[in-house]
Amino acid sequence: MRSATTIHDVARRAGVAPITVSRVVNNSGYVSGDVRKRVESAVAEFGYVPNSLASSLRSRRTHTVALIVTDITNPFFTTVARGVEDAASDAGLMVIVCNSDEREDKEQTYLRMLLGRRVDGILLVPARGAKDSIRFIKKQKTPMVVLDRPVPREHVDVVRCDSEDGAYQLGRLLVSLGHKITAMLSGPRDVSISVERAKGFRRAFSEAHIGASSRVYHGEFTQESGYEMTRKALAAVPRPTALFAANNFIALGALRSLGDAGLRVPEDIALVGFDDLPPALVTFPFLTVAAQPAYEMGRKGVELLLDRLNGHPPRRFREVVLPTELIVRHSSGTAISFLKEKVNGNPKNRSQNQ
Amino acid sequence: MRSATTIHDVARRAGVAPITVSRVVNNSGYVSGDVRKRVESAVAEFGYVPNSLASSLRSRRTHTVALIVTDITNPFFTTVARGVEDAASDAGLMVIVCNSDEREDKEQTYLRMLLGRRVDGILLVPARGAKDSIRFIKKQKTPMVVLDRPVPREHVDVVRCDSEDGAYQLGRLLVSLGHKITAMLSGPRDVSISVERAKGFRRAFSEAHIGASSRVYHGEFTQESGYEMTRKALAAVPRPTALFAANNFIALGALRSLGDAGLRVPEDIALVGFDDLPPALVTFPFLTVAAQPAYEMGRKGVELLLDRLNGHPPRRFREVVLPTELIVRHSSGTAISFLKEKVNGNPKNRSQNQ
DNA sequence: TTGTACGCGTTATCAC
DNA sequence: GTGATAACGCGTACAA
Repeated sequence: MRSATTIHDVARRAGVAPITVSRVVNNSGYVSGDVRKRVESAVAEFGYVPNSLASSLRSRRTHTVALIVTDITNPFFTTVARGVEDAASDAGLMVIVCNSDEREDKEQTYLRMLLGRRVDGILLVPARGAKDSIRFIKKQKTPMVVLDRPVPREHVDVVRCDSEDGAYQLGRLLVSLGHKITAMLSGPRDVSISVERAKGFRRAFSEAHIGASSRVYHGEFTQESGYEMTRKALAAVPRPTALFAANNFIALGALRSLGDAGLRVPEDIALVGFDDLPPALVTFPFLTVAAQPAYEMGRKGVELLLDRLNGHPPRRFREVVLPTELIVRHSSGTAISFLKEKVNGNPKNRSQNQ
Repeated sequence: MRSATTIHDVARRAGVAPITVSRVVNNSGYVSGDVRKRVESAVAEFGYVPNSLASSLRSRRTHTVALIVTDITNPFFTTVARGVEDAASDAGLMVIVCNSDEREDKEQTYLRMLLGRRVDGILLVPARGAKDSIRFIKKQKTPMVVLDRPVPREHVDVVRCDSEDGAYQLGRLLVSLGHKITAMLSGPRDVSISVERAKGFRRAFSEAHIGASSRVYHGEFTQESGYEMTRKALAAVPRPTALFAANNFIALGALRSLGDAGLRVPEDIALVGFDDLPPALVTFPFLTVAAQPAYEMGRKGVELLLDRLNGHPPRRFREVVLPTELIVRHSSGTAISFLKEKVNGNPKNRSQNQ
């Protein structure tokens, strides 16, 4: 089969020892100009590409980190991945992205693969319960950072958003617009952010001391699930006057469901959600959302990871909580122009977040 | 630093030789039930994860293929990636996805990394001119398949769509709707599909023997570029009555640009494009497009690659050309209901492709 | 400035 | 059925 040229081939051709080739290729140690030239031309001639398997085996460094997300088709995670990619690239690291599909078994399978490949570190968005996976990784002593979702009672670095507060802000917005009957279209029960967001949303209403009712529907973080949950929510009596979608895909499903039900947004019913959609994908920005700094989350995650990779392990585990940004658009309904100024601050900020 | 348990640790604990552990773990060779049990419990006790670097170094197989695309944020390539992922997964292969950003230098950098890691095969969507990269890969004797874009005069397997025909069909549609002045918003000049699509589009008009004019604008395959090209196209005299966007992002940019210019689609100007958007991202399917079977392209690419990986190298290089599907929606304008039946066939097909 | 010896963790090969 | 030995390709430690 394939038998690529090795450092020995190059060494023989250049009339030197393998280690000298290594020094030239890696710019380590002293090599005279003459020898360097001979080696370089031999490298070029053979198209020699060093075998990083061997190198990693020896050096115990793969210069690779892994990112496991729960839905790679979701622009939110795509953006996280870009943040990870950019930060890792700056540090000379390659990134392997895996998609767990919100399933623990797939997550475990990928973890086995990645740990087998001896990746230098792992960034994990845990599917469902996270404990088994976290313990598994820690048992291999591989540095890790959990992204996006809080993991109570586990000793691990975490970078996440303030879901509770983001949901609270959306709730307050709806309160201020006079809504009393609302419904939340949430993700799986056993995913922490589903719970956090429900909590924050409810707090806004309970604080307001208005006899409001908010029903919570649990499903998946998908458009299909959003569609179905919306159908159920609309069947409730009394019908909610506003919906809160726990993520962007649920919101899109809700939007379509409402359209199919002949309801106009926001005239007939208001809709707010979590996670903004990237400008490239949206023709007419319309949804009022609590936007998470996805790109920053990715970057920050790598930052924490690097501290451990480079032998600066902080003694304590850290939890970085990033703020969400409330972006008020049309889907939340009346009094928009007033609220825009009040809640969102400088109008210039808005244009970046269509 | 980290020092994971090795096959020797497990072997010692189980009172056997390392090779026996290997046999148990990999289900290769005969191992008695008794020994197997002892080994398995030792594996569990240590949480032993075999080092695939060492394994690959010895066996010359990484069970990994690489996919390099030009824009991972584009749903088209996300879908291709899923096709690749699924097919590879079926064959017990892992996939590493890299994003060249349509830049040759990034493509080369990733290629070095991947070849260094001795991936078993490479699926490449070539950025710009593809020749250097293809030769580089072939020099390492790594099996490869080119996706999405034809590469003339290179000896390599290719899986792509019939861009020329897809563009031709869109052109014919516009001809049949009476358009004579059109503009094409295309990608970079040096990307083959840009040229192919322009050719097919023009052919539709030249065949019709109507004194039609179609101007071609070259830019990037991005929403921003689509926006700008549309501005330029609208400034032309006489103004085009229909636009053809060479991919989905260009179409979205055009849509926004037209909106900003106060033009309604399709009442004031028609718009057709290449590549459909996934249902999950689109609330109201609206664009008339030539849809490419992205998922199939990914799967088929892996299929060709596997033939070479598994030692069934076909003697000739193959080129698989997949058909595009014309999906007529509102953005192309009048006479839709008639055309839907005629061009798109069974209405049931449409609902899958919102 | 260059080279030798050895080890990283695993498996191919051959022996028992 | 199981084991000993060597080799995969490279880099560290030390020597010259």
